[in-house]
This record gives sequence, structure tokens and C-alpha cells, in this order.
Amino acid sequence: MVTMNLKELSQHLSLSQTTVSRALNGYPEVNEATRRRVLDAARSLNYSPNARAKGLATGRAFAIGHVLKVSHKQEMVNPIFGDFIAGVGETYSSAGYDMVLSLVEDDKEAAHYRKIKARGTVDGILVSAPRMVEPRIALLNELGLPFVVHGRASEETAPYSWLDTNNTGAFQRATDFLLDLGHVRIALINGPENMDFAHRRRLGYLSALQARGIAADPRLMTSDEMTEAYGFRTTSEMLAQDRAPTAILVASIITAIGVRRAIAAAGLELGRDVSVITHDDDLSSLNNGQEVPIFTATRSSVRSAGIRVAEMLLQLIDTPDCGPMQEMLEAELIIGASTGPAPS
Amino acid sequence: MVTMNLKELSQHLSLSQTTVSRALNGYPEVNEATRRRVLDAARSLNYSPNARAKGLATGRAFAIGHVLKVSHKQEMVNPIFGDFIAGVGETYSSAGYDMVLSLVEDDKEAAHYRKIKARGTVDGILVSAPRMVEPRIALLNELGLPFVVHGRASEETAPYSWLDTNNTGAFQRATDFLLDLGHVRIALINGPENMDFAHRRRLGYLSALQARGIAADPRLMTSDEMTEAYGFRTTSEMLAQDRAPTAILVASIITAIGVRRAIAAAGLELGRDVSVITHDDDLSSLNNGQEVPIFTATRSSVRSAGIRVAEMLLQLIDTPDCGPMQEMLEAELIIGASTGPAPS
DNA sequence: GCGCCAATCCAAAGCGCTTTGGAACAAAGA
DNA sequence: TCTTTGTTCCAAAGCGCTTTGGATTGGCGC
Repeated sequence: MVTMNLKELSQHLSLSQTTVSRALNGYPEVNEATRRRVLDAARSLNYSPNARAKGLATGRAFAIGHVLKVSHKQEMVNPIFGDFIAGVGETYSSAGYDMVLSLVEDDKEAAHYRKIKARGTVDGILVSAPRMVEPRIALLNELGLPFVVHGRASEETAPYSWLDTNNTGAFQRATDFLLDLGHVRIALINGPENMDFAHRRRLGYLSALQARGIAADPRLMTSDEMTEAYGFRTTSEMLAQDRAPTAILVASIITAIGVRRAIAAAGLELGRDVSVITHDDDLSSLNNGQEVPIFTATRSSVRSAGIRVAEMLLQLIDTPDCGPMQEMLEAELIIGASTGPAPS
Repeated sequence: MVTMNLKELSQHLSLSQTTVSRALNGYPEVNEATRRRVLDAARSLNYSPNARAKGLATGRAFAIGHVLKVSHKQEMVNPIFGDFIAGVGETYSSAGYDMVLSLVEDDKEAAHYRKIKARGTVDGILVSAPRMVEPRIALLNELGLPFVVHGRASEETAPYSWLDTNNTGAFQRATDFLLDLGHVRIALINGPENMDFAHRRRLGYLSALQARGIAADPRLMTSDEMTEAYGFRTTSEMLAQDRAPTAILVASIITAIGVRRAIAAAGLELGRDVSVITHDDDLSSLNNGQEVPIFTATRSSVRSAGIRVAEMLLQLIDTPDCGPMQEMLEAELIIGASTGPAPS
């Protein structure tokens, strides 16, 4: 028999289903010897309870939902996605949870979350890539589905649980670092600025400039999907300008690779003619050098963020009234070979 | 009421649960007018059937499982993962399926698949990253859990469903292309060769060399995780050799970026001093140039492979006896700027 | 008016589990 | 001896759905 159920297992043991169930789920009212017998039999006959039946009876799914908008697919095809998923997955699996991914058409987002709630396939939702105004927060609160946001939504006033990196601080610090090196024309090659993290990074950049009385130049600020091609294209354009930047702040290491390619193609040298600082999500397949970092970078592991945010969510599910949990991670500034004093 | 169930819906409509259920599931024995009434009510009250209960009653989960080994995590943190998931997800979502991801410790792999079968959380499994000898195939066949392999397992003799790219052919052709350009010392910077795709690529490379009577040089062949750093490190070492390669075959565009960095660092020029052909999975965040490809490449979209392999799996689930389905995708050879005649 | 056939609907069983409310029994207290 | 208490077990209800088998109705031919 390739699969057995509780009834068969209990018959095999000459016990009632109740007792077997209690033995398996650690209830106290069962003799230790009996419990051991049950556990041994379950293992040796490799019995696992049917999750659907168990879920139906308990109301729990032992699964966490992640929902991705199809238009938003860059979020998924982004290398960051894999590292993030690896992080959360680590937490889930050691807690015995599955992860349920679903894609949804943009205009059906709200309906999809309602459906998830009704279908009962998950115990909670991990919300990622929040925009500045993020309707999912109010919706999930209304539905009473536990959730944690990876990131924040600037325009949201209601309380909610989140884990975020201090993006503003990181980019402010990076900008300061470049200013200290004497750079004045500093470009920002940002991610999509309807994304909250990109918005915050821009704030950090702008406030550092402002603190030194430097006016921001719109021609030095771009915002788009963080691809390699974007880095190349926008850098090439900027370098061709009459007043080209001497330093560039980049939103992602992928984009920074395109930036580097553009700098080389323009016959310039990275770290001498043009300084570059990139945000580095500490991706395993694209790690930023070992002893000598290739890029000076604001580093914040998206993988460990995933581990932590998943822990928060599981805790929120276990003890729903542990209130909104909020945590901020600091990015560290890694000094690499891509920055140097401003050319005179 | 945030969520309603069938009973409430049917009371609301003054119909029996049976009729409502039949109306919703498209059975013929219900009046069209009644059906319309039911569907309208379901939509307006946003009713969705509870998936656990439905699954329990029907034996179907409407979900597909993807299992990743934790040691194997590079598979996940690999940028390819995101594109692949985006592809399969597209198919799943338009068929109304969810995707269930789980991580598993290496030594618990078999037990985990048994548990998945017993728990009944999924209707089928998508097996990815097969090794040359792949125990999962026999196991899943034994369990009677429908599955399709993305890739193949060379040493597996039993029939099973798969979708694969012609890796051997692609690398043979790429090698031929370099040989035609006059290159003789051609290096292979391969992926992990216990992975079946890497093994096959090596075969293609070797057979092209052999056809021209060129002996393979072990010092020109490496195998490792396909990171950027690996490309840099191994290329730097090879270029420092006394008889350095004039051309390099690379397993992934990520690794190729490291290769390019190493070539630049050695003061050489890509496409003139050293030619490079890389395999290109057509990743959205790392697309290989538009009009002018950066790298000459064997291109095969992992995203469309995902779409197709998911379709195959869903079909296999619907009609289990449509037998083992097997499909081969050809990679196209894209000529870019990274190759040129062998330097004399 | 009667019987018959479709068409339409319904009551109830069952999917595999948890959990409530007791039963059975032994040991302890009166 | 009888009640009480605690331990260990069980029968049965219930989770929300599908689906079997049957009931009800209306229309039709005779």
C-alpha cells in the first residue's frame, strides 16, 4: 500500500482513531508506551496525515501564501527573488510549512486575496514589493488574514507588521561618502520609484545633497526596472551629456554590471574616472567579490531578510495578538574598488 | 461576512447545496436560469469554495509541487530560478493551479516525496535540475504521482516525461563555430557536471573537438556552480597559463559576466583576444543586448521552457494515460560581439 | 384522466481528520 | 463496600465540499 490513512493505521494498531490521532499530535491523555507504539508504526508504515482533511478539521493549512502580480513579473524574474525565496523557504521548512505561490492579473488582485482567504489554502501572507500606496494592507487587515510586509508603504497610516531595510539611511550615507570624496555631479540610477524602497532611496540621496546645498539635477536621476540593460543604456546616455556625472549611485548589482559595461565602453575607468556605489542584496550568484569588493556598496542580505520576515509571520500566526511587529535592518557600507576621489 | 460557505450561499438562494454545487461546477442537470442566478450570487457575494473541503471531496488539490533540496540551494538563488518559476507560474495560474514550493534536507528527500503523496497537497510534481542518476524518477513512478522532469537523467532507463533543451547539440554547434573561426585552444567553463545538462554540454563540446581530431585539455575544462565569481576566478587562472585559451565556452550568462571581467582585468579584449560563447537562458533581468547581442550565445529561454513543461504536467494530470511525454527544445546560436577569428 | 419521460431539484453519505463528551477501568479515599 | 478521582481509551459529530440515489414537477401522448 503506497499510502495509508488514519483509520487503517488505527486498525493496524488495534486502537481507535482518536487515540492514534492524539498520540501523533502530542496530546497528554495517552499512555507513553502507547504513544511510542503509534509513532513507531506511523514511521515504519510511513503514514502522514492527509493535509486536506487535517486542514478541514483544524482550520489550518500549514502554508504561507506569496502572491505576485503578473505585470510585476520583473519582481520574480529578478535574481533577488530567488535569494528571498530561499530565505523564507528556510524558515518555513524548518517550521513544517509549505509555501504557496500564485500569480494574479493586475485587475484581479483584490479578488484574488479574497479568494485565498475563502479557499483557506494558507494561514498567512507574505507581502513583498510594496508600493508607496499599498492597497493590499487595508485589504488583508479587512480579511483578517495574518500578513507581514517585506518593506514598507510610506503612505499607509494604519498599523501593520513589516520588516524593512533602512533604504533612506543607506543611500544618504552612500551619497555622503561620494560627497566626501569631492564628487558633486552624482547620478542616481534608481529602481521603479512607485516601489517604496526606491522612493526611500531617492529621499536619502536628495537629503544628502540638500544638506550640502547641492541642487539635484533631474538629468542625473532615472528610474526603471533594474536590469543590466537599463544600467548600460542610462549610463551611456549620462556619460554622453555635456556635464556628465563623476559618480553614480545604482539600485542593484545587476544594474551596476550594466553601468560598469557602459563605463568601459566609453573608454573610462571605473573608480577613477567614474565612481560607482551600488546597492548589493548579497546575492549568492552575484556576490560582490570576496576580500576585495568589486563595487563599493550598501549591502543588505535579502536572504537573511527573508529568513527573518518569515519568522515574524509565523509568530504572528501563532500568536495573532502579538501586535504589529516592525523591524528595521541596517545596510552596511562596503568600501570596494569602484570609488575614488572626484577627478579634478 | 468576510467569507461564506456553500451552505450559506444555498440558503441565500433558497436552493439545495447540491444544486448550487452543480451549478458552480458546470454540471448539465441544472436549469440555465438557475445556474446564472447562482453564478451571479457567488460572484457578488464573492464566494469561493473552500479548497481543503473541495480537495477532500474530489481528491484533487489544484496545486503543483516543486521540491528543492536545501544543499541544492544554488538552484534557487540562481537567477534562472525566477524566470523558470515565472514561466511555470503563468501556465499554472491560467489553469487555476497554485504552486507549492518546499525545501527539503538532502537525506530526507525520499521521505519528503512520500509525505507529499500522503498529504495530498499537490496533484503533480515538477522535477527540476535532474542529475545524471536521478532517484526521484523511480520514486515518483512508484508513488504514482504524476510528474514531468525539466531536463533529463542520462542514466535513467525507465520511461518518464521530460522537456529538455538539446544541450549536447547546442554546445557541439557552439564549439564548431569557434573551431571554424580557427580557434584550437577552447576552454569549457561548465556548470556542475553531476547535473545532467552540464554533462550533456560537455559531451557536445568533446564530440566537436574529437571530430576535428583535437585532444581535450583537462586544464581547459572546469565545472562548478555558475556564479559570476566562478567565471572570473577560473578565467583569470586559465589566462595566466602558459598556453592560454583563445576561446571560452561558458555555461551561463552570469558566469560569462565574470569571464568578461577577468578578460578586461587581464588587459585583453573580448571578441578579439579572447572569444566567448555563453549559454543564454534569456533571462529578463540579464538580457543579452537587443539589436547587437553582447555575447555570442546558445540561447534557449528558460521561461518558455517553464511554460511548456507546466503545460505538459497539467495534461499528464488530466489524462494520466497520455503516456510519457517527451519534448526537445533546440537552442539557437546568436552571433554577437564576443567572438572573432582566432588571433594568429 | 392516466401513465410516462425529461428536467430539475434535494437529502444524505462520504472524503480523512480533529475533538467533544463519555465510558471503562484501576487506584485511592471514605 | 462504595464513592471519588485520574488515567486511558472510544464512538460519534463536525469541518465544507461532491456525488449518489431518489423525489418532485410539468408536459406530452393516449
